Amino acid sequence: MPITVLLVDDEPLVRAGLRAVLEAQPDIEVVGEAADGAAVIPLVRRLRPDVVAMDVRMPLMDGIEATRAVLRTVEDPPKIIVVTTFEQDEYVYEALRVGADGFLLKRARPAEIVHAVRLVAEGESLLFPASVRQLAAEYGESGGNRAARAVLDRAGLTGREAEVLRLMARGLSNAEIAGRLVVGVETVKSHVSAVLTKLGARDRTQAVIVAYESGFVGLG
Amino acid sequence: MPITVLLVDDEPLVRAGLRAVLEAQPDIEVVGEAADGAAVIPLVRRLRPDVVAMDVRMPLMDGIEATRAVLRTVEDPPKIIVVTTFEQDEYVYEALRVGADGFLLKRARPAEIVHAVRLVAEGESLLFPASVRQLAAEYGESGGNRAARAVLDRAGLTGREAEVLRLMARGLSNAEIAGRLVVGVETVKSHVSAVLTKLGARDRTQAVIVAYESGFVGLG
DNA sequence: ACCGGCCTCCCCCGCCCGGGGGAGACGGTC
DNA sequence: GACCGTCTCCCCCGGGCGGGGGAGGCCGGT
Repeated sequence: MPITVLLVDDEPLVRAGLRAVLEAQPDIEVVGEAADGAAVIPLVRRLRPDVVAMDVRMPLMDGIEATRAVLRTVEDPPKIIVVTTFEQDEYVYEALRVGADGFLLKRARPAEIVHAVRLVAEGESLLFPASVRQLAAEYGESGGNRAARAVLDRAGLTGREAEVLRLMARGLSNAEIAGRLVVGVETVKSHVSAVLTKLGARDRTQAVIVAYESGFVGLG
Repeated sequence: MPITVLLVDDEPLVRAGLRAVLEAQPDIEVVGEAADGAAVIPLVRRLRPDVVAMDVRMPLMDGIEATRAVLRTVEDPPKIIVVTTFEQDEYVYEALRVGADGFLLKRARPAEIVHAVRLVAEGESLLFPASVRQLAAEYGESGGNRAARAVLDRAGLTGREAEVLRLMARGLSNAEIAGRLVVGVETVKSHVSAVLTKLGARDRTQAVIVAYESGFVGLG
């Protein structure tokens, strides 16, 4: 039984491209298309796709709102991949925050697109593909701090949360972080929870992975 | 009250160098020296240092054996930093495996040495400093696989354990890894435990950090 | 003066994680 | 055949982790 996909994008050309790429795969089937987020919910209810490839920027209801709406109102919701053109992806972390399972660049190679669909269909999240790293690289590999700050800005981490994330990425436990920052463990737990939510991570391990992949912490 | 340090190295020159560097710090005090691992245990019992800086290569009893002996026979044992010249550090992971709290290159800059002593004295482990990365880099940055394999060989991970570590470094839970490898969760837990022990990591987060820092998993 | 963001701490609770042990099956080695 | 390493699964158990809420204080902006 193939992986069923619903395409949501206001540009017919993009939909056609995605369809061509995905339908070339024997195990993937495009079961529907929508031109705006507002049309997504009834379609999801009717078609019950495994995966929704959702554009972020659409006229009536954007991908963020649509993602949130689907996840809130549909039970046993599909996996949602947010598709972005990357130049205007202030929405990337927004999307992860509202519960998207991954994101994808429109300029991605076909093999990557197929790969992404299969991965999220398997239930694995795609939180940190090339996109985030490119985001970091965009700000110049020399300005590591600037890049990290850029990533941070998107995630909306506060100063304290960023500090906690750095210590998490050094392998410290909540108690150790509390000791280091001279605050209570409960406080650290609050910050950690905030970090996990904002990064779209399920646990501290995933958060640390995001920290590395985004260049927030480096290999220096 | 200052951090007390015991130096263990067969070369008087190295001991003198370490002493000079450490004693220059107001909060660090060198309380003793030994020329061989065999002399360490009584000294530790008598002096009760906070930190032992232990050379790996020594005539009668090497640093690995001495580390193991101290940690097994002394109660409330000191933190142990293994000092290596790096060319012959097949012992690095050996050391971490028997319970050392960190390692240090003899060629490290004074500030780094001081930093390392303070860190382990604070109870933080220094599992993945420059050493491991240099180890990886030594094998050529082009041959990423070769480098990863080299690190792995030192850690002594089996094929299955390496596989599990890779999945851990992608943020998967034990249950998800079990599903992926089509084995029981109990099996995965066994492998994870083995990985943690061999890498000297306390939890999966630290293991993933080691994986990144060693180049075992990359930022590609 | 009010509001909102941030930091701080608190409660309860379920669960995954990791340690400690043990054990059987297989394959290769000596 | 005996041995060892690997992979597989099992038990018990404590503790850290993370979710869900709530709440108070501080500061800066309106």
